[in-house]
Amino acid sequence: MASGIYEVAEKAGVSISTVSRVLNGKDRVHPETRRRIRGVIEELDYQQSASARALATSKHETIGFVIPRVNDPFFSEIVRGVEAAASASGYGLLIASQPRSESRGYIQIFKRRFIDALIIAGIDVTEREVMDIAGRNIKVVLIQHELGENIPSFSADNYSGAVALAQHLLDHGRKRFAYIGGTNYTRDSSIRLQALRDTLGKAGLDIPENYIVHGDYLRGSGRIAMHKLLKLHPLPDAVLAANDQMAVDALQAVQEKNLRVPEDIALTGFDDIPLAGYLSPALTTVRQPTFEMGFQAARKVLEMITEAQCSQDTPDTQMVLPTELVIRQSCGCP
Amino acid sequence: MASGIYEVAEKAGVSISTVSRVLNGKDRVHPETRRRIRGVIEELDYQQSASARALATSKHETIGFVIPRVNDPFFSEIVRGVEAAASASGYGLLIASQPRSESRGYIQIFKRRFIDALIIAGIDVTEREVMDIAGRNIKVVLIQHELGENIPSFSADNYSGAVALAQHLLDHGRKRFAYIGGTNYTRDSSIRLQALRDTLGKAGLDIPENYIVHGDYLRGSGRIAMHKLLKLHPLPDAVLAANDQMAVDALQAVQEKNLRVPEDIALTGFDDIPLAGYLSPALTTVRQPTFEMGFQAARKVLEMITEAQCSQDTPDTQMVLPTELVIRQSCGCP
DNA sequence: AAAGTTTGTAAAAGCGCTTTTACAACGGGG
DNA sequence: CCCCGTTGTAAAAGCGCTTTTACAAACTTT
Repeated sequence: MASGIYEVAEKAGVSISTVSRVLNGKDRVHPETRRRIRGVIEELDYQQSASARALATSKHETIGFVIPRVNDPFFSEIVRGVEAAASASGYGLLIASQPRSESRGYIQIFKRRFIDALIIAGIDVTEREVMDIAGRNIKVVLIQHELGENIPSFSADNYSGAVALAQHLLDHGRKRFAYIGGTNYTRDSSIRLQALRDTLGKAGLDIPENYIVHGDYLRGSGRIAMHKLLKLHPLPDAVLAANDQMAVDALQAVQEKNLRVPEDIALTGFDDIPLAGYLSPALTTVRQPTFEMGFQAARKVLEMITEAQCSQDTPDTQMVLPTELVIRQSCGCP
Repeated sequence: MASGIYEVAEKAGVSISTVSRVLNGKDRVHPETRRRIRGVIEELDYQQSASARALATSKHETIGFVIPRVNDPFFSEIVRGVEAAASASGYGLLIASQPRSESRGYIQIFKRRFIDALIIAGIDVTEREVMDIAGRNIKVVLIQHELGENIPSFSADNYSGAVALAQHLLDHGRKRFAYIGGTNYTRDSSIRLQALRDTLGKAGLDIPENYIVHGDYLRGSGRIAMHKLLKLHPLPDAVLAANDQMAVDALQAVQEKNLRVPEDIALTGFDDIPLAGYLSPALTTVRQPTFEMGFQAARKVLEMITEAQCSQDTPDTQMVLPTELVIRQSCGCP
């Protein structure tokens, strides 16, 4: 059986190159011929083969995207941003959601490129890995992770966000701070901790080592972490969690012990996931521009793809998007 | 420049067909030759071109997936299931997240198949549309929607879930029921409403038309809907929302009016999204096997893909997975 | 009216693989 | 020692497109 485009060509009584020209909106086709071919395409409900096209043009109109967890509200909002930008440009989105530990395998697979670009979010890749992919003419941008200047990245201003949070808690007169970190030494988590320390330092305060505990950002881990903190004497009067999910669990842990938030312990999160606003007390947190990061990152790769075609180098971007302190009740505000 | 496989062949001093044979794990290759080629592949860090391979084999090892919203906790959990099954088989996942109204365009695009199969979740497609895609040798399965027998589908048992919910509320002695539906006449929403009506009917009760209002499943719409209900006399004493998100908003609306849940009004949701358990009062709802639906649907398409290769027809599946009543406090239980 | 330009189309050469076919080299049974 | 079945490899024909090249036909110019 003749392949799709041949059928069309035959039925329209032209050669396949003419069909190809109308398919790709090129000129040098007689309007009448064009109309006829369009008709046949319609009639046969002909659809181009994406792979044949990709092979011939080496453009895939697809961008790859790696994240630790699709179903995490923080990341799924980033996905939404990426998807919005991608689909607005007619690009498809090939998603791999893999725990950090396994995501390397996926990155490996992506090298076999079905994709024109790869967005990596929330994964601590190394510069070598990125270069390896980029060397294959796949554009790479990072979200929530930064590497050398030659690799575009989009992150939230974690430091300032954490400073604002710490300062706000300080303004409430809190003195004994504790911190529930993310997976041992994730970049973000350490930045936030550093911000906290710096801010406390300026106020002449300190955060003792045993007031720093670690969860894994996931559901459930905040509870365990908080239980550890609740065994301390004196109890902390302000607990900052590295993300909202852990804060939420921590809140439950506190309430289980019949302590009150914010009266006994002020508690804050990070991210501003939808859940944060629905709790009682509602969670004071730092809003991250998740959708925005995804959207802008996707715009960026799209731009890189098209600019590459004009063989101009884009000035590289290391974008840090602003975060915003979201004051609710868990900090002690009315 | 010679293409990838040529380079490898040349460097190993064999022909490309031999390289291809080792790449595809075929026999008829001398162990020694195989080892040598493997070495060269390693050395050159050669990666096959996915599109060339797809063109030659017409297998893409990619499954398409259409959902209304990636960032919705209900759907993102389905995504997780699909992704888990897909990546376990080395398949990629091409996701399109589009509001119902626009998803048709995406389905259209998927016909140009970069994909071997398409999973459609939470979208009321017609049989014609599905057949149109399936006719292109793209396997299709549906999640949370049912069509003819020849189209496999995976849904949750909405009817039983809603019955259990209604019955439970009846057991609490509630009499004046109200319902907050999803987008006007979504399949799911109507099934749940029907279940509610049937159950009330058996108890000799009824649900008046003006006690049925509609939201759109999205954040915010439950509040508006609940405000409408709160203007009724007499007030309903049990409100069932068609999903948790609307229930959550409804809860806020009730509390804003200084009414109490569950004392004044019992309130229930549907889905059991993570948020449901964190509210106060925690939301009584119906757990849907979201991950499971996604996982099984993906397994099914994968199976269809491989069975098609042996050209055997799979007996088609219309799977209805069980739902589970999750009793918390918003219904009136302690 | 001759020469040059533009316009519409066809033919053919890839894109980077897989797969089929062909065939040489090698062993083993009679 | 000849015939035949194996086994290892190469050559070649696609897969369904895009794109370049070539060229005839139809218009311009002077």
